Amino acid sequence: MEEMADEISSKYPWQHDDFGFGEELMRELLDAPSLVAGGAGADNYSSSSNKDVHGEEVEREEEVPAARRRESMVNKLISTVYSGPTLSDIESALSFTGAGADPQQQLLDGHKYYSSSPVVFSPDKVLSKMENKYTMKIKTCGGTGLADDGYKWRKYGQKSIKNSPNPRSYYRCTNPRCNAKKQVERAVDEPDTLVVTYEGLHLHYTYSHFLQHPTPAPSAAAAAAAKKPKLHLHTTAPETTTEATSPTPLTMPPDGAVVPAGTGDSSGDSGGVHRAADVAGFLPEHAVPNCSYLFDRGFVGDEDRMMMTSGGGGLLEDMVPLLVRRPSCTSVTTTATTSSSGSPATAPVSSPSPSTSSSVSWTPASPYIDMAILSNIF
DNA sequence: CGGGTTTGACCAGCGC
DNA sequence: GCGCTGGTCAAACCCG
Repeated sequence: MEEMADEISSKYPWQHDDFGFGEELMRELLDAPSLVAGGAGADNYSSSSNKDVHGEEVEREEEVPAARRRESMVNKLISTVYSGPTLSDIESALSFTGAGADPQQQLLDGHKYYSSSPVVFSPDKVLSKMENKYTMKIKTCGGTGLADDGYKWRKYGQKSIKNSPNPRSYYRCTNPRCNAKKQVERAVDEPDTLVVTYEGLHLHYTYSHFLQHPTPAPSAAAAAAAKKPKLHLHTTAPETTTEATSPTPLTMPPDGAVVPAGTGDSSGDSGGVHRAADVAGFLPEHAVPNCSYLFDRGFVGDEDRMMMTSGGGGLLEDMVPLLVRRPSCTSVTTTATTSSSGSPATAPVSSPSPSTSSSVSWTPASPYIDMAILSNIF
């Protein structure tokens, strides 16, 4: 087990160095394989909230059963890596009924979405809460590659910015149901650094998800994946082996329609924080070029991954664009701003189309997640 | 022919 | 009110 930990540490030093995972935590996780192996243990994760992440409530070892403690660690692990919006946000946004009259309070509660008491759905109110911006500085490996974050973007504008030699490109998610946008520009002082500002949430699957699950059925998603070589099916990550695709059918319409996590999760998880199993099951290590994921097989076995895949619904991956995925040649830093604070980028870049970058390279140099993102969301 | 990109025009917000 | 700036629109164009 120790060897495994060392192996992972050497393979993914960023996982604990840059995300703040203590080596102890990592080893503890590795010592608890049943923890991430789905099943009854994994089902308990829904009881924990993201608030654990903020360290507001630290359970003391001697008082907590081992399983509970590991659960807490995994939640911490997940939340440390992923600081973006959660399934709770999406569920709240998608729910037409809810508990209580205040949707925002529902967001805060994070769990009560399907109460018997109907509430008028106020998408504007809920969605406005998610109109957060967060900026990522992506250090490329030189060249013109731009990160493929698993989504398909359509460029709708380009603007030269004052006092900047590089124009800013504006992209919008191609999914008509999705209002996610991003701005890409190149840093002036760092020509190989892209400043990507994300705005809005994706309410659909990533293409990488479909690539990971090429179902035999002639779904639109599979067709799209087949027709879109730009999505980069190549797997160049040296340390990872391309795993056979899971036979698990998609739980979501191939047209990208939203499936509330609560309805798609056969495990009975009613929401709240995402289980480690969910994350691992939907983070294909080859879906994005040169990217592997935090929850590699070092954490989760193949059999377990399949179990998780069937239970997670895949929405989480959709919600975790770049933050969880490990770039292989880029340093990613993230800062969050509110939708009103704006001015995320200090420097521009002429950006090649994200959908056409053929060999994105990411470096695990020093990715970190700014917890301000969470504070802006919750 | 469909989908994506380019690019000039248009619009809104903000400071003076 | 005016000008500047950033963000978006939409027609033209490109490409597979």
